[in-house]
Amino acid sequence: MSVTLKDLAKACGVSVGTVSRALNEKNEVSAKTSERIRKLALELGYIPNRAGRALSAQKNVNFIGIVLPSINSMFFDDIKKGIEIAEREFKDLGISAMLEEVEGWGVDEHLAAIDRLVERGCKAFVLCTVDDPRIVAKINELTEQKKPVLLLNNFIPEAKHVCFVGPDYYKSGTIAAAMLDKCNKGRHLEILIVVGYRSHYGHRRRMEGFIAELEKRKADFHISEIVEGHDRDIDTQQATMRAFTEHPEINCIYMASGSGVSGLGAAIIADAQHKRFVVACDEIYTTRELVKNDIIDFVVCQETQTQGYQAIKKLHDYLNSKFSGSLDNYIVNNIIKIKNHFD
Amino acid sequence: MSVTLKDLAKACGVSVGTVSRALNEKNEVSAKTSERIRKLALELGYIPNRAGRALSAQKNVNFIGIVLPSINSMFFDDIKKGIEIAEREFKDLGISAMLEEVEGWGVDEHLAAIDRLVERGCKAFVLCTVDDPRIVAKINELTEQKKPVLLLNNFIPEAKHVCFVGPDYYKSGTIAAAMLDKCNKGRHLEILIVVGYRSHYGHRRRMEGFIAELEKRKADFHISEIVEGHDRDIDTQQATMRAFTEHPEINCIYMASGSGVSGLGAAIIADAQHKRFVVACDEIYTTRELVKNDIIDFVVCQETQTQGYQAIKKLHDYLNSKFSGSLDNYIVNNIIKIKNHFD
DNA sequence: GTGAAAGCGCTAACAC
DNA sequence: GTGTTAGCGCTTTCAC
Repeated sequence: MSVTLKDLAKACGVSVGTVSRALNEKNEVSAKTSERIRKLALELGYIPNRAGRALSAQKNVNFIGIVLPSINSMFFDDIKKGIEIAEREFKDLGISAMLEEVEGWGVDEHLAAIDRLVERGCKAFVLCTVDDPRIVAKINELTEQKKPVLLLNNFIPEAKHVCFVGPDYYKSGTIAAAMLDKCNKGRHLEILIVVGYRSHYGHRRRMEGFIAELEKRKADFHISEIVEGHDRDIDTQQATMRAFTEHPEINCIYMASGSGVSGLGAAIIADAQHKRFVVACDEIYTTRELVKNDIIDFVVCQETQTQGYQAIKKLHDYLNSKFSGSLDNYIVNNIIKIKNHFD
Repeated sequence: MSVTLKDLAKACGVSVGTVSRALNEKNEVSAKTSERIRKLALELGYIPNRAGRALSAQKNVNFIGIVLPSINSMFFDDIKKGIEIAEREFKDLGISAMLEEVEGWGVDEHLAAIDRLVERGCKAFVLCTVDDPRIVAKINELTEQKKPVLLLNNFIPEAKHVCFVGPDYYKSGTIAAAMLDKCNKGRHLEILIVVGYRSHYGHRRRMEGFIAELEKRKADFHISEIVEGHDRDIDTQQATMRAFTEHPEINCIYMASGSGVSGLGAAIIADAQHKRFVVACDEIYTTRELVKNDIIDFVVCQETQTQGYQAIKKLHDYLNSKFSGSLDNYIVNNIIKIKNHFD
């Protein structure tokens, strides 16, 4: 079979213990031997055996700490489901997850949640958090301490992370635009864009992609207005209704935020005499219902369950690979869903 | 931690060996003790530890035999990729795959391939094969011998299998129709349907779903013709070109087969003065190129890589779970892809 | 800084 | 039919 620690030890003329220590970067091994061992390991194509490792180290469970702003937000339901599946699956390979749920995107709450996870002994982190200097500093501090950080769903450019798992927001926008254009050929598009916050990275990127694609396609369009719904149903409904009264000519809507969609639906239903073409993002229960009832024409989804699953899996891979620098990002697909998908 | 074999043994007042044998259905254990052990295992919630098992049994690798009609068919490229990924991933958990590739759907070839895998000692099977009485008999025979059979991509109702991994063809058809309708509102649709074989289960189901959905939507449509391309480029091109001459009024095309798409593309390019709306199935290199070049409007795909991966993973799960009856089927999504997905 | 050895959960070979 | 035990690959004490 494959080359084992014992093979390596024999080849190097040292004991298995030393090889193990060298490969695990315990710095109890002389730099010289360590170097030699690592080189030989590479040459012989040594790949650690997960089963052996898991079995041996199973009293030293690897705790993965997770922070999600998931309180009162249905968007995270499927992400959590994916995490649970992965946790069950990797349990007997020495992985265990600790979830800290917070409400909203407050920096202090997020920092506190991370600290709690650190205190509880987590060795690796999955963070769905906000792009803020203090958060970035905290993440970089974890990375310094050899505690790998995986960014989930929300990318933070300056934070030193080992991997990003999430969507391509810009592409999501272009796909929404392309579909809108395809379904409304030859028609003038008077568009209302609804976002949570203009400043939100994902929402902004979606808008950019959306508009860029419409221009690229030379669509006959005009953006009537861009309104903010603050990811809340009531705000979204009010803003949308106001836009409808001020711009009755609006004949299509791009909802670039997954949250607040219930409010959008309410506004559309309230103004049912105008038939409008509606494109939304992200699949949550409400969105599904609105699609089923022909309020929303289609949704551009982002494989949320896969994101949760892959986050844990990637860290499991990372923790089990020696010579580990960083991992490939996992960018989920932009999945177009229509009514038929939900039958 | 979790309850182990040793715990169970203690609780039952027998040795670990006996417990292991009882749970593994080696019938060297008295029916009574076996019964008692199994009951207690269930009560205590015993879950076998994959790591321990893999490590112990690693000279007894579980060989999974795979039959794919993949010779000269690009459709299976991604399925094979998924299989390879899974194989790498589950290697150190005691799984190994043996692939028998055949050309086409000949019953004799398929039977021979299965037999070769049996001879080479495979303990479980992934079959992408054809619905034929002799094949069904062979599959049922394997199942009798406690060799689990997983059906991949092509469902065979009467064959006793432990799990099906593949698409929902009917739904694929309804989605194609819905998209066609959505993008051509108010227009009369004069439709050409292209299949590989009318008799092919998947192609037939797609057609049925396609037509049913158009009717349900009260679309203004007419099926000009249904042609067979025998999953080959040349046949497909010739049949399509003939249909174009005989029915110049055709303004949209539903390609219900993934193979032969290159011939379809050639026919469309050759008759470029007619602008037609084209919906295709399955993502292979050629299809991607045709979408990129605006020859095909969109494709309804079926997550082929996932199918390959999940087939192996499901059997790994099965082989590692005691008390194993059968598994849940894994039905992949029908993924709508447009040009933007391939940028 | 390094070697020797115990032990993680499980299976299979060998006793009895 | 059942108990005992070696050993799978690895990490981690405990010696030295």
